[in-house]
Amino acid sequence: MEFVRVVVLTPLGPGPTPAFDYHLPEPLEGRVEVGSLVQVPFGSRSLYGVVVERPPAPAVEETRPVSALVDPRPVFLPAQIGLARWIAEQTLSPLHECLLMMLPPGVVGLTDTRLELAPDAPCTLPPATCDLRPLERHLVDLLRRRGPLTGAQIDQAFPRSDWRAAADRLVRRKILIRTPVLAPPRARPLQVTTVRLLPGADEDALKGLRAPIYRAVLEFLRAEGGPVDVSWVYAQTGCTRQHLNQLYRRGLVVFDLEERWRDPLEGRVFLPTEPLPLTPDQQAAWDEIRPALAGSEARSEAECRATFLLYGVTGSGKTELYLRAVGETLARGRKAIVLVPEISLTPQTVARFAARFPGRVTVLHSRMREGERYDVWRRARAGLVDVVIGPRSALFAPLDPLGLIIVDEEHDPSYKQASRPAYHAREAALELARRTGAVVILGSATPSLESYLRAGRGEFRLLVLGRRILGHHQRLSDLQAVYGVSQTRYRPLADGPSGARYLDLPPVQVVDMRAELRAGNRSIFSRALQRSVDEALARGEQVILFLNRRGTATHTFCRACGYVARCPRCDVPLTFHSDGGQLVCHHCGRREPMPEECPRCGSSAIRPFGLGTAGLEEAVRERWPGARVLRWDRDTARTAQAHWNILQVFSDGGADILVGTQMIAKGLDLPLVTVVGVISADTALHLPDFRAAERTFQLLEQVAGRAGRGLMGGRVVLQTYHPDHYAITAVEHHDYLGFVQRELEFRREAGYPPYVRLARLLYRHTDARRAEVAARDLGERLREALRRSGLPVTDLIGPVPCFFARLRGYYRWQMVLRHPDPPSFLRSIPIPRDWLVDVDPVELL
DNA sequence: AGCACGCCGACT
DNA sequence: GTCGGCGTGCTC
Repeated sequence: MEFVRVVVLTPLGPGPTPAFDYHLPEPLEGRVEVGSLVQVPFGSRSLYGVVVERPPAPAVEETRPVSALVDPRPVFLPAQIGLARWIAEQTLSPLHECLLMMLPPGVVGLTDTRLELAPDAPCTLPPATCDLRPLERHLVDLLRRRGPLTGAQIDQAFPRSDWRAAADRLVRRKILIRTPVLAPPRARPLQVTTVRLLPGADEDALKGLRAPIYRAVLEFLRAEGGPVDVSWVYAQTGCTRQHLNQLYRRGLVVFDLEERWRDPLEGRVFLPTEPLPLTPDQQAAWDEIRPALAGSEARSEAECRATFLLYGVTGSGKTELYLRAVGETLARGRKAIVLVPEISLTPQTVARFAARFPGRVTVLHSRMREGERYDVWRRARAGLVDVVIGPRSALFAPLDPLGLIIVDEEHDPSYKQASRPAYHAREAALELARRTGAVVILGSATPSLESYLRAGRGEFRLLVLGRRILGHHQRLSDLQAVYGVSQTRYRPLADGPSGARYLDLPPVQVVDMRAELRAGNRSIFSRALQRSVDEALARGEQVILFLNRRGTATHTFCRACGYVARCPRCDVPLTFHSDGGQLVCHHCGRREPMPEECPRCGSSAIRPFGLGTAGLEEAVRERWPGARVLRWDRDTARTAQAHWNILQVFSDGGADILVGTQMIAKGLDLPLVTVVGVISADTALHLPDFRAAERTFQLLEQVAGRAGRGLMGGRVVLQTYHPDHYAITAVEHHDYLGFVQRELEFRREAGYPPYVRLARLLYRHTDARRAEVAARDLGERLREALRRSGLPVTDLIGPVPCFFARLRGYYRWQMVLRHPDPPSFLRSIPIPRDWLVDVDPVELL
């Protein structure tokens, strides 16, 4: 008898997720492996489950049989199950949630219940006097109105309510009937019908058919030679299914059903490219990376050589090294995952990889359609894909054997998932690499303090690309011809044969906006910025203006009484958007009309203050009326296509000034941009978060890197009210190392990461008092646990209301625990399921 | 999560 | 005496 250990994909009690042993019925013997998706009986229900082990003997006396194998091939590689276990442990999440997260949606069907009114239910007719509570009453009414409903439908009807408890009571009293629903997997391969000419088809069979369309169709099929999509035949010949059926009846053609992969890169053409020659800097780094890719066997004794931290200033040629590393990996018969931040999965990035490895690259991200994601995942599982590019979830692409994981912009906070399982893709990548023997390259122009410190400790091998490289002789002279530039800022390269040229990072001019005010300039544009923009426009060059806040204004307030318009659900100031004239909540998206008078005192002196990108755009048009202005933020670009369009227009020279939020900061190569203006460098500097300075530095350095990537050089004007802040001065001098030293010192003294580890415990409830009570309750128990383990109770901060004390109607309380090993400590304390535990949080707001 | 089982108070 | 409230524990 064969046995399998199964993790059922449903919430169970708190604590570590148990696994259950089943035996295989005869028809499934030999067909189920570790990683298989199965359906199993569980109590009175039937559930989906994942086989995580194949024990020689079951842990219990009696086992029940697996009911079905849902997918003939395993949905997880063994290393992925190990990774899921690790994520579950590290994030204190149930294992089934981690497993489910790693699969594209639709592979596992939904498990739900269906509720309906019992036909002979006692006393449910209004105005029944029996003792139904309000919520029970509502539930009964809902079901009477709409008939049987699933849990998901009721969730929609009663969002955020505790209707399940009410349903429980009603089921016990036999007023409702509950039936389990196990939906089949949603995702299915795309089947297309094809038609082909039968060999030896005799056109005499057309006798009696006069329409010339039949001959045209046969002619077309003969020219195509093989099976053709029927839809293509319709489109090319103008025929219909009836025509084809007629031909089929007469024995001239046959139909086939073909499975078709949906491809996110379909229709995109990439001109194949060859590896570029390396600069000496790149060569030195490559000489370290290449041997590590040679084989995992040789690496085990010196593990630090398998993880690289590639610190390369913007434009220093990191991507070329990624491409080389991927190429080397493929040449050795292994596969690669390339992680990029959410926001920078631009066509530019994808194109570089797709052009170098034609037909072997694909992308995977959550904005793709379900069928597309499913197919990419299946193609990867079938071994038909060698390189997957995508944001954090692309890490879970089933590539085997995996030889390389690249984490580009490794400092980027979007690698951390905010909801459960709150995992960090960089850390998960390192763990997956440990389990597969893959090499990891972490790349950044501003490495996270965590990674920098680990490199210093020898955990990672530090590689430095300190100089900006813009191109090679050939490309540069091409560009010179195109743009008519004679003088360049490039320095010829003395120490190498490769023909590369280096360029200085753009000079950064810090402008003290307090001094501007004292000098009588009340504009949002400093004199230095105005001058720079004037000059750039006069020369026909492009300008980027960066402001990290959307909208027209930041807040709306009454000058008579001080009233500030706030979102009733989020308790944050509403942002005025002049397009539509509405107040918008940037947290929940709620919109309301701009009040004409103050709702509190009735004064008409209520109006928007502060500045967002839309307001900046208006100001730019006013100050530079002749310039063509383009705005790029979440309001002007809601879809991937819209992003692409804006980028395309700007890089084709269709606009002079690009106004935008941090979207414009990531990895764009815009050679015509010579001036980058940061309207306010301070927006994130004073948030109550210990990473505020690091965030500010990384973002500004990133933005500054957009300037002067072309032949004309460039400059950055950085407007601030804190010109002496070390994050600002570090950007001024492009001094990453100086910043890191200063910031590490602060972190060490204040007891913050990377010197200690934190865990954030977040509780949310629609009722303010219940949120506070629950928070204080767990707070007491945590303090008690700290006392018992002899740890200082001061290592628990809170419970306190969060900085964003209310979002989307939820009151938010949090605690922050400082502990050398938060997961192991927290595992010893039962934490109610409705808490969000975030180990190593990236933000505490 | 769902569903048994089992123990206490108010009714036919 | 039973029905139905709710707390506890189990699901291979």
